This record gives sequence, structure tokens and C-alpha cells, in this order.
Amino acid sequence: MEKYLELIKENALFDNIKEKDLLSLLACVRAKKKEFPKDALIILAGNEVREIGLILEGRGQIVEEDYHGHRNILTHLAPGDVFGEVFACAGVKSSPVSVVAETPVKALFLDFQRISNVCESACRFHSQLINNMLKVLAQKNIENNRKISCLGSRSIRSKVEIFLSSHMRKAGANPFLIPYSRADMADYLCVDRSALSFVLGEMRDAGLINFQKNKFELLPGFWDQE
Amino acid sequence: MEKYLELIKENALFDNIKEKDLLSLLACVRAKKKEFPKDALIILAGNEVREIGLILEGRGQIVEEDYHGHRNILTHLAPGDVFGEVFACAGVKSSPVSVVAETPVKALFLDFQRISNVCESACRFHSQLINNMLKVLAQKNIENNRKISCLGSRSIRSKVEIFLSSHMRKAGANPFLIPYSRADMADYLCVDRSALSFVLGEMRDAGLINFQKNKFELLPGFWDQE
DNA sequence: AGAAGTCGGTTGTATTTACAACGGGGGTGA
DNA sequence: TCACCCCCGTTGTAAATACAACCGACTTCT
Repeated sequence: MEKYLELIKENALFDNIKEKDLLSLLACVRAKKKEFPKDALIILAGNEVREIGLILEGRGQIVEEDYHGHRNILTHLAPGDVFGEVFACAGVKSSPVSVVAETPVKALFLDFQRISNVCESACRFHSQLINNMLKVLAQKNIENNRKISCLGSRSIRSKVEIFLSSHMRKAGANPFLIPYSRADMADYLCVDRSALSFVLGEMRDAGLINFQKNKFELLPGFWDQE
Repeated sequence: MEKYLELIKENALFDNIKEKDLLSLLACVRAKKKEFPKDALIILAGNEVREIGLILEGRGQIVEEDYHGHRNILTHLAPGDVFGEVFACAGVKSSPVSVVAETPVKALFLDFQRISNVCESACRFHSQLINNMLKVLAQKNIENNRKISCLGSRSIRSKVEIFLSSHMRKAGANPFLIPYSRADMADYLCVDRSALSFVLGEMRDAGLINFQKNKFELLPGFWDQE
């Protein structure tokens, strides 16, 4: 676990918690490391979520499937990302989503009961942890809102525009990589893969963007269109 | 304010807080009542949100507009509903959404700073309040996920199915009312109003649903289709 | 009663999208 | 080297949707 302390202590979940307190806090919330092979189901839709996960290594996806077999990728998970906290906090008995390991994954799990019930005796970092959790939840909510704006736009083209500009901002660089294959990108945007490819081609021909594989570049014209 | 105590104390935000403690808590977080005429902007997109709102009377909508003038209704607000907590908690400087008064609205506002900074001296209900806030935020997150599923479905028809069944469950009755006009429903589902009307007509002709105005009934056939 | 506004449905047309099928490039393993 | 697989672009066609326009029913106001 020590190997990951750096990653853990910089997580928003542990803001304003001193490094020397971190280990006792982790013990207090019964932190456990688990490993999953590629394609494993880290959380299976339908089950109750009692633990909060934190990705230490590898990549994952939060996905949902509808009755027609369409896969909706809700979000991508990278090291440092937190998952499961929404359903743990809300106390839902059956998770509507699954979490799958896109690559082999190592993740840390925290017992939610131990987080929410302030332990009077043992450790006094709980209130800080809960405050941090509040911020993490709010942040996630905002990401959801962004995804709603994205899905709410009327055309694949504007979905792509929102998607790309948001990822560029997150990357902070102009030719930038996205963590989605073309099929995954289509599932994230909830559109047909071939239709997405077609629209991307149109945008390239129009001189708005450039791309190879999952590397995209937004050209000046991208920002001009009304 | 006394007039609304019943509504306030039953709000999830104040779970497990005794009625006798409520008033001092409200004073502690600087609760203020404000009134708005119909169509007023309760929160204007672009501004910072420092207060958490609680609807006492009237109805409102959380809306977002895109560059093309399309209005996306994120959610409807009724008495007892909380708003603004996401952006207050996350500390964003510019709200991406507006909150508008659909009817004349009376709302209670709580100072978020006073909520999040535990006041050691004055009152000891803060930790309970923050715990409640956690649950409210998680709940909102789940509602967002539902909306994402809804917007993610590939056709207006399945959007309508998800929308109606979800509202039926919330209403707990079969002929049930929805708090949206047809234009509002279209904006919530992010589809064209006339296309929505057309699909609703198809579904009625197919014997799946019945409706007049904003009263809907799901017929047995509704559940049969694969 | 008449004017004006709102709401919701209908219709026609152009556009967009889904769906299915195909094919080429690149990687991998036998 | 060959066969196989995965990823992604392309194409054609059918279906779904957006958009604009119109119309009737119903309210409200004067």
C-alpha cells in the first residue's frame, strides 16, 4: 500500500488531512486493496454498494446497459478517480450501473459505514473526510451536468463539440489524447459508432479538427462556427 | 416563517434534527426567506452561488441554455425541493444554470459557508446537517443518472417511456399528473416539441398510453413491448 | 363579443441518424 | 507468412427527427 501513498494523499478525498494522520484514518475506514483482471466486474449492476472505491492503478469504466443492449458509458476511470460513493451515500439497494476493468485494475476500498458514522473515540479526521466527500460528490454532480448538456444537444456534431472542448480543457493542451476508443466515444455520447465516424470525417474535411486514433486537435476554425 | 416549519422540518436536509433545535439551527445558518414573482430569475447563470435554496411555495425550474437558444430543463422544483447546493458545495464561481420561478415563489436561503464550517461554539447540529447534505447530494446525483439514461436512449419513444414510468413511480398512482406542459416536457427530454407530440400520438394510437393535457395513464400494453 | 395569447396537435419537407454490411490497416500468434 | 482479430472509416438505405408552418380549442383581457 505504501507504494500508493503519494496518490492517495493527493486525492481530493483526503484534502487537509496530514500525511501522518493518513495511515490511521485508512485503518479506521478499513481500507483494503483489491485487484481485478482485465474485463472483470468491479461492481455488478443490481448489487448493493457498501464501499467506496479509489483507483490505484489501471483504467475502468462506469457503464449502464439498457434493455436493448445499448451500452452507455457514464464515465471513464483513471488512477485517483473515486467511484461508488454516490450509491453508497444514497443507500440504494441495487446499483443501476456496473463498473468494469478496462485494463487490470488495483483499487482501494473504504467502508462507507465507517466513514459516515463519526467514530467519537478512535479518530478525529472524520469530519474533514466527510467535508471532502461533500466536495467530491458535488464535483461529480457537476460532471454529470456536463454530460447532460452533452447528451441534450440535438445533433452528433454539437455533442462532439462539447465533448472535445471539454476534454481539451481537462487536458490543458491542444493536440490531446482522449481515453476512449471510437466505439467507446460513441457509447459515451450515446450515438451510433459509424454515424460518429462520419461526423468526425465531416468536421475534419471542414477544417475544424484533426485526429488520428484517439489523438485530437482543435483547429482555429473550430471556435469560429456560430 | 412559522407557517412553513412543518415543510422545513420534514425536509431530508433536516433529518434527525429535533424540532426544538430547528429554530436555532436555522438562525445559525442565517436562514432568510425571499419572494419572487412569476418568471423571476432566482439564480442567474454566470453568477456565484453562495446560498442553498429550499422552495417553500410555488414552482420553479432549473434550466440551461445552449448557444443555439435551445432550453434544457434540468429539473422541476416543487415545495420541499432543494436547489443550488451542488454549486455551493463545489465552490464554482459561475453557475452554468439558471433557476426560474414558474409561478410566484417563496424560498428559504441558507448560507453555505455557515453550513460547511463547523461552528464549534454555537450549535452542535452541524455534523448532522452535513451528513444530511451528503445524502441529498447523492440523491440528486442519482436523479441526474436517471436523466442521463433518459437522454441517452436512442429514440424519442424510449425517452418518453423512461420519463413516464419514472413519473408514475414517483406519483404512486396510475392516472398521474406531470409538472410539465408539452413544451416543457420536450425541453426536459431535449427533443422537438412537435416530434414529441407526434410520438405521443403514435403511442396513444397503439394503445400504450392515454393522456389529456398533463394527465397521463399507462395502459397494460405499455409494459408488454420488449 | 372581439382581440390577442397560449397550448397542443397535425402536416410536409429536409436533414440527421441508426443499422447493417463491407473493407482496409495494423497487430498478434501459430 | 498466413490466418485471425480488432479498430475504424465508408457506403447505402430505411427510419427517425428537426424545423417551420398552420390550425383549432381554450383563456384572458378589454
